[in-house]
Amino acid sequence: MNTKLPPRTVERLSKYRRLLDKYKDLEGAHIYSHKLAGLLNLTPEQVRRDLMLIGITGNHRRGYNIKELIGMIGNTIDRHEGQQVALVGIGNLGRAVLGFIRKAETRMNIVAAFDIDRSKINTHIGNVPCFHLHDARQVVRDKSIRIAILTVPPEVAVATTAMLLQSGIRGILNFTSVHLDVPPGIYLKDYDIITSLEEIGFFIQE
Amino acid sequence: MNTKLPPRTVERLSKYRRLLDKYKDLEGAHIYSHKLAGLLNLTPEQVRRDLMLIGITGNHRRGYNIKELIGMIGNTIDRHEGQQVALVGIGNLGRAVLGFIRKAETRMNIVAAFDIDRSKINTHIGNVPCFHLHDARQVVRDKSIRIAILTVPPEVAVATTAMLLQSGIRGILNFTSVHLDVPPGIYLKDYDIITSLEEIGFFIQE
DNA sequence: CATCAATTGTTATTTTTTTCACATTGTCAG
DNA sequence: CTGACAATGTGAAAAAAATAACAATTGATG
Ligand SMILES: NC(=O)c1ccc[n+]([C@@H]2O[C@H](COP(=O)([O-])OP(=O)(O)OC[C@H]3O[C@@H](n4cnc5c(N)ncnc54)[C@H](O)[C@@H]3O)[C@@H](O)[C@H]2O)c1
Ligand SMILES: NC(=O)c1ccc[n+]([C@@H]2O[C@H](COP(=O)([O-])OP(=O)(O)OC[C@H]3O[C@@H](n4cnc5c(N)ncnc54)[C@H](O)[C@@H]3O)[C@@H](O)[C@H]2O)c1
Repeated sequence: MNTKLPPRTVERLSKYRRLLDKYKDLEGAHIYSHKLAGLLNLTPEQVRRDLMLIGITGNHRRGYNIKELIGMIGNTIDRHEGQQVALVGIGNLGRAVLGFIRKAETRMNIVAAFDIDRSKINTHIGNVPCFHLHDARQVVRDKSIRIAILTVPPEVAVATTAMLLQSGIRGILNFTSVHLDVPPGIYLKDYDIITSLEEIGFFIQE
Repeated sequence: MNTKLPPRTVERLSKYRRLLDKYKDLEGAHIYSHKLAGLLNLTPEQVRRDLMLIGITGNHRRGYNIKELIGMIGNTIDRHEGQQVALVGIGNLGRAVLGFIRKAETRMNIVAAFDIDRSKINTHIGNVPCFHLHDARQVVRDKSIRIAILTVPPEVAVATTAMLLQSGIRGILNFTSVHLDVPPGIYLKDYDIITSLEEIGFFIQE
């Protein structure tokens, strides 16, 4: 639908869907904005506005149809099906993330892993094949990968990112606490534990 | 100093400091707002405003004194020294995070780990002692722990959080993709990989 | 010692996001 | 069939954050 949504709205839509997925089998079930809001500590107005933005229209008496809601959020976030994701750097963190995502119910499919450690190349982690980073261009094209999760050592984060961007990656989830400079059009999201802890530390000062 | 800073500003301050720490030995060195901005893909105005908010005043010709900058950010974010942090749930992710933070240079000190797996209790992970979650109240008090990193299985996330809050924890970094409902005064930060990937996925649609 | 170029400090403006307020509407009880 | 209730849908207002604009300051230079 409309591709101009606020990032916060997109995040919340993702959470709505994940929460509602649990109820997806209840045919014809509805939910009120205030109920949904309560479950995620939001305001009903915010929920209604988010849903309005993606063109969902509820029933004035029964609320929003859960099935329709899940469907419409899917149309918006995932366009059709999910997207292909690569995991880059299969160390302690990389394996933990991989295990987590494989268990999670999501349209994000991890279809390849990259590393440079020869002992890992051509093996499978879970059921995900592991390739040498040098083959990224080829693999990324073949498997239509558009997103990378970056869990390589900090020293190589910048170089690895350059390589990934050359390969056609469009979005990066960066776990490496290293600042990455990406060109416009590339969507970067940073998970910086140190900064997050310091932020928490600041706001819990009395 | 002033405790009413925007969250985004606090995050950026943390990043400024981490970046500048590399230059801390250059006695008398200065840096311009546009230089600092360039290094982190921000605007110079934003940098200047952030620094203004914590009462840093630069030199109109030489820019900001790096040492003073690091010091003032420390005064603001860490008050005096750092803070004590506990890691809760020493699984794959927990160990990866622990290893990472121990290597990182930060005032956030991981001083305890909690789990319920008997084989882990009373051992040390790195040099961090591991306790049973039941002893959280005691340990949290004794070690003045105020922040917890939550890496337990999703099924127990809510119960574990309740336990931690009872023990006196004031801030939580939540890795469990489970929505936590915390009372006012508790600072919660969520790392939700699924939502982040879906957000990235949305914004790289052409 | 006056000029000039560059940078800061801060006010004003714009943009983004959230909250408020309330008219509108679908459904159900009577 | 007909209110009346309890929702939704959305314009308007407010709050938060980012950006722009520019006067004030500095110190190097001729
Ligand atoms: N920001 C966070 O929240 C957070 C938390 C934990 C770890 N980390 C970071 O995540 C990264 C990984 O941490 P880890 O504990 O898994 O480290 P690790 O050393 O266990 O794993 C790193 C992996 O990357 C591989 N690798 C090395 N160079 C590579 C390259 N050029 N291309 C592809 N793969 C390469 C290694 O072979 C290894 O498998 C580090 O940068 C660490 O700082 C970040
Ligand atoms: N959101 C993310 O980005 C992300 C990424 C990876 C994993 N995860 C989540 O992190 C959590 C941990 O993942 P993992 O791969 O390390 O799992 P894991 O099973 O390897 O580790 C879980 C650990 O928690 C311990 N534990 C179990 N119950 C506990 C309790 N009540 N109190 C304290 N400790 C307890 C277990 O003994 C184990 O050591 C999971 O919730 C997972 O979904 C989140």
